[in-house]
Amino acid sequence: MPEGDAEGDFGDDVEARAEHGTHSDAEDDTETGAATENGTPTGGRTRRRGKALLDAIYTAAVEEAAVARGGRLTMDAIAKRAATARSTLYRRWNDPTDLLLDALADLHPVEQPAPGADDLRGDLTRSLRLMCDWAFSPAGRAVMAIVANPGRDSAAVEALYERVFAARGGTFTQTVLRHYAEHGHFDPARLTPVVVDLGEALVTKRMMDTGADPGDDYLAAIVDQAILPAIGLDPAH
Amino acid sequence: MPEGDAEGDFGDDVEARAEHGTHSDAEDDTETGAATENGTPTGGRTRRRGKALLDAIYTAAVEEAAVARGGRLTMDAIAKRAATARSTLYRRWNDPTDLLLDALADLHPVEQPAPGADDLRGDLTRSLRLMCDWAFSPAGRAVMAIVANPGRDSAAVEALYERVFAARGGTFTQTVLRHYAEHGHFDPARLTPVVVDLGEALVTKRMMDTGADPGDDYLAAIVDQAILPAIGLDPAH
DNA sequence: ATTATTAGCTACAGTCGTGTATCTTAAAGT
DNA sequence: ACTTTAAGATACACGACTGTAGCTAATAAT
Repeated sequence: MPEGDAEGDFGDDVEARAEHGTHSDAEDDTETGAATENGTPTGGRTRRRGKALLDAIYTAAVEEAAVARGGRLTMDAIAKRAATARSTLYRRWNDPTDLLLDALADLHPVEQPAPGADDLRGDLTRSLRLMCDWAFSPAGRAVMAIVANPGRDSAAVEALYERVFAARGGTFTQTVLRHYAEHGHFDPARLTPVVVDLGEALVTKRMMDTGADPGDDYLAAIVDQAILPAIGLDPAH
Repeated sequence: MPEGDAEGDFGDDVEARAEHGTHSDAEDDTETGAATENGTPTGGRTRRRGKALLDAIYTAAVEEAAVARGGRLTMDAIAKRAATARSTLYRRWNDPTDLLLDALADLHPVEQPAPGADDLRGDLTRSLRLMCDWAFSPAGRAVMAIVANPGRDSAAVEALYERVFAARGGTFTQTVLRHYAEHGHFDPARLTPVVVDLGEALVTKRMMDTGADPGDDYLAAIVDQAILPAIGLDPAH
């Protein structure tokens, strides 16, 4: 399973930024007139309503889920990170997972690949790059925390797929593959569930093994060594 | 990402068994002379030493890690599941992760594929079946809980790879692929890190998406649609 | 039988997080 | 300006878990 050295871990960068954010608590804002969690100057005031409050809560939930040690998401931690009261959270959500699902649904849509006309290899590589960038975003990390946990709550996972992924129309690479198959570049019968999942599967596994972005060379290797052969366009032939 | 309905979740079966195990606490054993956690009759006694105690603790740690909701592993839960005192755990380990790593190292080795002479496709499929079976074992689940968590402890992951995986020599499919390449079935230059990781990556992702064993048909599809094309033996050609 | 070791039990003080209740008052609407 | 709404602050009781300490006696060795 392990190849190469771990260059860093999923959570290190976000953790550093998150610590900074957590540091500005309500009292500090009141005294110094500093900006709130989401960067909107509030003239020393701490109360927010409507979208500003929701944004702060959603951002906090996703960031907390992305970095929580032991994969544990708590109302208390979200509230602290959002610089808001727990009672405010409990007025709307029963538990942190409900909140996180709302947050993830709100943070959609994710940027989708925009395939061109005549660069299958390039478009595939770019779509994998998009996937990597998303996967290392707080939202991507939060999703991973939900999906990958063996003790996961199956209802939460189902809700995640219905509310967050259903709007997406499949994998990042699927959009590209379907486009080029429809334009006659290869036999559409090749687009099986296995083939559609290839790119993302390899990227996901690589990230789990190394804890780091796979890098553009590895993405290109995925395209050349796995995806293209699987659709009958093996560069080595 | 989602394909098909979730047939079950990672943790449901083990949880049912685990609940039963947890149910026989120390007092019950003392009163009824029932077997202890690991099935060894102790004539109504609760104290164990040496291997019997370690086995109980290791089994409990791995099972607990495999099912913990919210991904949280605690000394208290392990102690309860092992029907032993926390002080016993703290005498040897500082924290539950140290204990879990010792447990996983002890539970090795995992059964390895035994490739034959002339059935590449069958041997690949069987190796993926082995991987699935391991992945759904408590040890496999516990490993997943460590590796897949975005907020993971990088030191723990490194220790896991060094102490548990280093002894394994690569992926389940790698053993088979290397064997057949050495016997001239295909060009060994095809055995890149991407290709070696293909089978396990697809299985891992499938399990994450569905929460269930992928099934033999899907394993066969992985071999036919992804692995064989990647090594230049595309059945569709 | 005696001795050494340590498992298991219990207690303690402390932290973290939960879920709820209540109050003040900032923010928004009229 | 006045009214309504609900955000934020605070308190409470409780459970889970932590890490430690001390004691009894079961287990293993001699």
